[in-house]
Amino acid sequence: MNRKSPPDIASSLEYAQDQCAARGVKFTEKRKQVLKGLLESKKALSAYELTDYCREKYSSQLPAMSVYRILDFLEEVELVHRLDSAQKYVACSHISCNHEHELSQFLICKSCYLVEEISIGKNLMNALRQSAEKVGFRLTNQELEFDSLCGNCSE
Amino acid sequence: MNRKSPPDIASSLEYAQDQCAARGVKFTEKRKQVLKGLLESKKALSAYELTDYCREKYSSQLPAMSVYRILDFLEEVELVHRLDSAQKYVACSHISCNHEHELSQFLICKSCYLVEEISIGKNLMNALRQSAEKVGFRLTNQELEFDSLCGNCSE
DNA sequence: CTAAATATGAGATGTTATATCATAAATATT
DNA sequence: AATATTTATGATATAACATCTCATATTTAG
Repeated sequence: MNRKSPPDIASSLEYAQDQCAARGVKFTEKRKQVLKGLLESKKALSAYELTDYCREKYSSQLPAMSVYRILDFLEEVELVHRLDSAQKYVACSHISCNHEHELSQFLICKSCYLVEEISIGKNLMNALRQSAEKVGFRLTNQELEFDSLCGNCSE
Repeated sequence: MNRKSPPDIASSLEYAQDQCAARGVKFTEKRKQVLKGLLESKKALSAYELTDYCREKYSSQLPAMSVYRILDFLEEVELVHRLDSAQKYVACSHISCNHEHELSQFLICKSCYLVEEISIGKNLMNALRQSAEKVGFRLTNQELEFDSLCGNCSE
């Protein structure tokens, strides 16, 4: 049996709605569709996979350019993360559980693109920052991405 | 004055030559050109930037397809790293100093693509691995990449 | 109600990467 | 040495990811 309560998409979308309202930006129908696509897929998707999703799910015919713009927007308001190493996008996990945003790192299954958002903690992060500073570099992004295999794909 | 001794490209290429010989694979002229391009640039380059380099430097006219194949080859024999997050390639730093290969992490300057190869050490790496295992993921690649700014680009 | 700002559409183009089939060069076999 | 096999490279097409630019629609403000 599945012990994990399934993330409630409807309430995630409500949360997104509220977030946007709080910031004074619009959570339009298109933006909602894109975010919903990511929430439903439960894994990272590329922009073009999202246009496919919208074409199939709605008869939306959302062009790639719009999806990119909308993804930029959703990233801006911290509802979506772009995974640079995979060139894909995921819904922010904190949408589903409604808790405060904290700096997170991403475990990306290289086989199925399931993504787990974790927090490695301040001490580890500081140690990494110091390793960088030792050679004169400054870390600019604490949203680290780790190539991984999820439990299923590991067998 | 520049205190760092400049990496000796000629000896790096010799080292590469030897590595290939030891593995019984060929270090052809084209492969040498590509590696030399990376060594000379001192920063991460895309495959297409490397074709440009070869066209200008030699009148080589190396097609992109060949550059990709050669980069795959050079990665295979551990002379080059692909940086997934930047979609660029760098010469392995151990070529220049001739020491043994150890697992390394990459500090990538997001402004100028200068790359510093460091080792964060086993303890840190283990801590990261454990963070992943806590949620059922297994790290598959310890060559982590960190978005950074180098000393110069930080001002 | 109009003007300004914001959001989306449409098409071209740029960048990174791979698939496929042909050709050239090196190595092995007889 | 002549031929077969393997390895390396060339050439072309196409796919996947991303941005630029200009046009149009929709919303918000004055």
